[in-house]
Amino acid sequence: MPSKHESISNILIEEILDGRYRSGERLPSERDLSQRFDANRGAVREAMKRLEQIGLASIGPGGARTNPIEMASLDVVGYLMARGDAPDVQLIEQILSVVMALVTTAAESAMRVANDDQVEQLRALVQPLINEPIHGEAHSEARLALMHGFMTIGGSLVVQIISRSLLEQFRPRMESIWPYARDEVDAQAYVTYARQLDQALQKRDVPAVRATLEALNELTRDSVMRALVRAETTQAANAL
Amino acid sequence: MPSKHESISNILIEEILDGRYRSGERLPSERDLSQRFDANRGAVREAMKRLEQIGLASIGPGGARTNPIEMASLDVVGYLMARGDAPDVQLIEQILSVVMALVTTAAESAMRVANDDQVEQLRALVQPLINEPIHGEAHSEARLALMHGFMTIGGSLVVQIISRSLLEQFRPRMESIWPYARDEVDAQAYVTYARQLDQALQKRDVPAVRATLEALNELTRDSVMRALVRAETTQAANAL
DNA sequence: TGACCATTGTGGTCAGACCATATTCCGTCC
DNA sequence: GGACGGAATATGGTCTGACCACAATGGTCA
Repeated sequence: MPSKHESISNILIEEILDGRYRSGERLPSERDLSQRFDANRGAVREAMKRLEQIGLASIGPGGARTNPIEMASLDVVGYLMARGDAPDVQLIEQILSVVMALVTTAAESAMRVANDDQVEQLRALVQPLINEPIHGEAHSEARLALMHGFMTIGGSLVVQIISRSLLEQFRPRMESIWPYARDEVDAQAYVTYARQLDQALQKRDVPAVRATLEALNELTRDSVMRALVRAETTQAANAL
Repeated sequence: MPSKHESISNILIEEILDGRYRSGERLPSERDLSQRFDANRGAVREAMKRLEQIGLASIGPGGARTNPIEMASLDVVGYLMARGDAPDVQLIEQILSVVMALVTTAAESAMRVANDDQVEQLRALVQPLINEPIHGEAHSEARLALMHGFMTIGGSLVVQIISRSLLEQFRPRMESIWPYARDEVDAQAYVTYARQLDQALQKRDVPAVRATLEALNELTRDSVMRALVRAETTQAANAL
């Protein structure tokens, strides 16, 4: 059961994201809102504080005004994704692209700083992708673990934070998609690339690591996107 | 003049970032803090709310506990950078790397979706980097404008938000560095790459765009990092 | 020793109030 | 009629003091 100010802020966020207030327009006053939500002004105030922190509104003397969405914080993507019944395909593609780009840069810096032990750790993380039979969720876990490994050893706090934020908001929305992802992974190609990645790691061949990682990334992105589309069409069919 | 809850949250954030509370440790209660800061509990509460939204603390019934930094939100890097007198070199390098990677991906998608007019817009943004004499701040403005152009046309909201957040926290810390950056830019190489970028844009040659962008990015990063180090040593010398 | 329960502390919410300032509106003056 | 200035109003920021549900704590009892 969400607390009151949470409910309020969720509703307000939803309304702003729905475009019910034009950008720059003044939001209702805290007193009005407290009346509308049958809540104390303090609770409304905390909700507004959340809006401000997310970057959807600027609140100051004279009133609170909405901000254009580009000015918002990274946290909005969670709310953007939670809107509607189906995940927004474009948004998910954007998230995947960003995470993959970050993993690649993390991998490059990881190869620069890693000692032999750490390279072995990374290779160990690649193994499951080579050996185990591919089945949706476990395979995805292995991929995530590998990404996490690169980011940890890469040592960039900024990369870690961004990726974690994005994946945190991404994963729950993917739960409903797993069933459709099963048959969409090109298992053969995946194993091939994973082998190449393993060898590139062993040789500490940075360009090769980067290239194979990018290939793997495109493979996963394509499969996720295909699964998404397939889930959407199936659900649309079921709705009839 | 910052409002009271802002002052309070700033102090608490500073303390957490300084490591004065071990990760997972319970923070003082709102009542204790309100006494310590000679403030109302409501003000303290709003400050705590900020801590929670930044991701530095989890607050719930029974008390508030600190979170490990990796769990924090992207907004912490601003506070991390504001700590101490000199900007953290590693942190700035991480920020630059991320922004550059994102600009590259934005550029790739931009080339995929841009119409002829938009390509011309981008080329127009490259022009200042080719023609004008290079001098620190204006040159940097031109680079930022170009990055912004790629991101806008690229159309990825996620990329835009992350880059804007990072640059927002990055720019003010760089103000003090400009004097040292003047002589650190390899003007000749920069113009050469800019020309190549212009041609690659004209031909819509995606790999070439990406390659030249990466080259430009490395040039900028190196010059910024050199300027940083130089500023640091100079300040250290002045301190004696 | 381990399970159970009352006490205490905590965050969440509420009501009503005061202040400084931004906004708004209206009357005055040009 | 329109521009300007000042008063009335609305708003956010802060404060006081209180109540509730629940988690943490510590002691008691089997």
